Amino acid sequence: MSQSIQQVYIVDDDEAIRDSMSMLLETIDLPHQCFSSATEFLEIYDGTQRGCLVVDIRMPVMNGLELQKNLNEQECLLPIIFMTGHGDIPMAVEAMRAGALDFMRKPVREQDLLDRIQQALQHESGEFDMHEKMAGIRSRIATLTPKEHEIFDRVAQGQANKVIAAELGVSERTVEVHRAQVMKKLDVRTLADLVRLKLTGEAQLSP
Amino acid sequence: MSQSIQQVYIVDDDEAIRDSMSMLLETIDLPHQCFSSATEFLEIYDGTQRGCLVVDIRMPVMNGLELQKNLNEQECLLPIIFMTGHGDIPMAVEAMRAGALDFMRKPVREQDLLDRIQQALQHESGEFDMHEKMAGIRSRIATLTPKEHEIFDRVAQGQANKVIAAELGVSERTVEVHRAQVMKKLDVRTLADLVRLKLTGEAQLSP
DNA sequence: AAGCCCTTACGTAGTTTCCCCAATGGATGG
DNA sequence: CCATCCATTGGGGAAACTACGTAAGGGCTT
Repeated sequence: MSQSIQQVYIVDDDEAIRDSMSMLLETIDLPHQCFSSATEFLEIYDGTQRGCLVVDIRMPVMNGLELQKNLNEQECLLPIIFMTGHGDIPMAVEAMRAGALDFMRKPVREQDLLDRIQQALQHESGEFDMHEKMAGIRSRIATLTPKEHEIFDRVAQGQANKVIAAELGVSERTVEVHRAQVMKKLDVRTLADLVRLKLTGEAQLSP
Repeated sequence: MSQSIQQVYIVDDDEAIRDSMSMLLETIDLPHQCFSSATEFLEIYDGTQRGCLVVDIRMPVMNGLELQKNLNEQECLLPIIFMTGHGDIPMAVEAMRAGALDFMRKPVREQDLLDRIQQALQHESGEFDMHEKMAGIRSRIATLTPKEHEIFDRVAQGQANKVIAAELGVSERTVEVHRAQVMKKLDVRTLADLVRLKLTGEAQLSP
């Protein structure tokens, strides 16, 4: 599933920073891409990107926090590492509350940054896999017809076929047919799998 | 289950701060308790406390971050709001990474602090309920005998009784007996409930 | 010896799964 | 407009799985 490759997306209006960052990442052969503004990154961002962001806080037009907010609204999963020359505590707190992975002051020790980036990539990998899994489950659930979905919910809650049939005012046979169809569409063989699948599909990624 | 009452635990070595905080909380009739050091709080802390902490970062002997670390190791659920006169960004970042709810600079606007405290109490309430629920489930699971636990796992994974019997080298009847005992001990009637209970018991509180 | 755990059997009843079949109604496409 | 697909509904019956009551033997610890 992980067709796309993890990259480090550097967003900083200071060309010198971008260049030095770029060189640093090349020393360890880490794919990366530079952007001179938040908007420039947002233009290419479409939700398919993998990896992490290294973002300067203070930038013209749209600053780092605004970029973060924008991405969060898009349910972006890319971890963000902030870099700042002049950030203050409220800014750092806001960034962290909004899910930033770190908030580092320039100048940054190169090894510290690389460590954080590796950590971010690893974290994103896990989140991405989980997100893929959940998206797959949800898309399979989406193929259920309304009746199938209704029966899916009730079966997963543990209702017996006869109960479902009585409450929906149909024959047990009908419930059986739908139930079997649900199992087939969701590609599960046991009720236990069905319940697990439902719970996984309803789960939330940690905020 | 919520026998104990939520309180605000104030930890600050500055008596003036403690007093003013205490007065502030009295204006809205919020139960609270003051401590002049981290160790003083740790002495009374036994895991039964409910509410939240308002902690000064800079304190002699044990500072706020060390207190947080200590409490985290005890799997303490109390949200922590840090107060600081002289904190720096790395400190704020570390505190937030370690799960702090906020990191506020003194002097703090009273209303801001009260808002955060209310938010913290609400958050703790939810976490506590979830923790209680999970603890209840785990204690019930703990009453299972080894064989029952084994069969519990397999049943929750969707294995049929005959499969379990074959793999364990016992008769189906034996599995049935254990299975019924498991359902009784865990107080569930359907397989769906059993699976849900197992997943809930295995869940982690969001770090 | 008492108590708990693990084990098993017989029989009955209820539930689910899967095979065959078929009819209705709505949507889609030629 | 008709043909076709598909969702929905339903029947019968066989096979498998599960539930439960009753009863009972062996092993283990206290």
